[in-house]
Amino acid sequence: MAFVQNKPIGRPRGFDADEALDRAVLVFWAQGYEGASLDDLTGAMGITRTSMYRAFGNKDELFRKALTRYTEGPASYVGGALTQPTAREVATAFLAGAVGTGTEPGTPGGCLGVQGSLAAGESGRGARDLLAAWREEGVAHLRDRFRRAVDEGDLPAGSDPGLLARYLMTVANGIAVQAAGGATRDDLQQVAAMALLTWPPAARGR
Amino acid sequence: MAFVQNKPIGRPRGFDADEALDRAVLVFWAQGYEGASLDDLTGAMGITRTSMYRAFGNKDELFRKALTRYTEGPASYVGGALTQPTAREVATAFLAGAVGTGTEPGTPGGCLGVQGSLAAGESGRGARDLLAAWREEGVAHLRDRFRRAVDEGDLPAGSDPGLLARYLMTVANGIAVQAAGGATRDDLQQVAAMALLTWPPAARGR
DNA sequence: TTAATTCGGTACCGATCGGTGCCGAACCAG
DNA sequence: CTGGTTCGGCACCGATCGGTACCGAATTAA
Repeated sequence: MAFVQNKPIGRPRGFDADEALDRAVLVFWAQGYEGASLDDLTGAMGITRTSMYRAFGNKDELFRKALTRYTEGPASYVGGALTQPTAREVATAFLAGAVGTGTEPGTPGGCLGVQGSLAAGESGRGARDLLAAWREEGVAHLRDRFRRAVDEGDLPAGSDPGLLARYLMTVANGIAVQAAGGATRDDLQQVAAMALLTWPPAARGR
Repeated sequence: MAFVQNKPIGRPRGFDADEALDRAVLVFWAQGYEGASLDDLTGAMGITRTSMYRAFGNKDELFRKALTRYTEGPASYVGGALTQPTAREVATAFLAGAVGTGTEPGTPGGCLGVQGSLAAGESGRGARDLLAAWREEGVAHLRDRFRRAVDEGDLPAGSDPGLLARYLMTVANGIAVQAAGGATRDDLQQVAAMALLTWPPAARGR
């Protein structure tokens, strides 16, 4: 959009871009990148193809923006978990969030970052790689947080922050697959609790 | 195919159907149901569209047969794990198999049963539901095996076979997602080992 | 040989894919 | 008002989708 003195010129947009993006998130979440056609997307967003292209660029960019919106919305539990005071609470909140968002009524089961695109043909490679990087970024954030926990004595000195991070992400991804397949929230909460039984005790009795 | 006195009549097939199916498995595994086009499939199988339709029916049936072949081939570790003498060995073999097959060089990373179709548009619903059922079947087999383990005193009397089964499948699915994203075999072996730390001790000191 | 059957290749089907050209409508600055 | 800009709707693009009609080639039974 072009601006003159911080004010947009030309005909104003006839729809709320954020609201439309939220609808797109749900479609990508439920049907994956390749499985979501432009007709599916624009139909759910309530706008025409032309409006979508003007506002979001193309399907790839729409997916990127949808993933960002998903990260700030349904997947905000990740950022929330990272701010917990202890490593154990980080881990507990992370898995609880994965179960909660993955089995939230009214939204697709599972996680957009997993089922959005795991395997894809030529046209979906970009989305697939984007999501793989997204998951790795999550692992990196957890790992950094657990490094700090080791430094603070919140985790035993011998702990492997990278392993703990990948372990949690692996369980969370498995929870997403299970949720996409229809596993119940109760079942997955029990699974999450079981996965946390191995969590190392606090080093300094915290 | 029509037969007369146990012998096929008409022109004989010019390719090995099992070999072609193996190639199709690799394509579905790497690209998913919707991401694998008929040109991709027949190109890899080395046959024409017509031959594929004649030998396998259509894309859906080809996928079904590919899944069966995958179950008997790369995923045969599941059946192998179920025959282990103790519940702990079942669990260990199951996760080791998930890591091994998911990170086997020369084959796509991850698991066909997971990435073949987690989320899909209209045309991929059949494949998605088929795979969800396939995974649930795996859970059921594990659960039955662990029920027996409880009966045999191989697991503590208070154990929940259903929870143990879903826990293992969840971790295995997470391993598949991680492998599809490029996680290394070493990393995932450590994750699998960590997941097994929670495994209940044998009830009668086995 | 003749009849019956299946195989495999070509060429095609209608439908859908992601993406775009065009043009009137709606807004701004002057 | 005029000129400039963006928006949104329609119609359309070439490419690809899964699937098939047709026909000669290859085989068996008789």
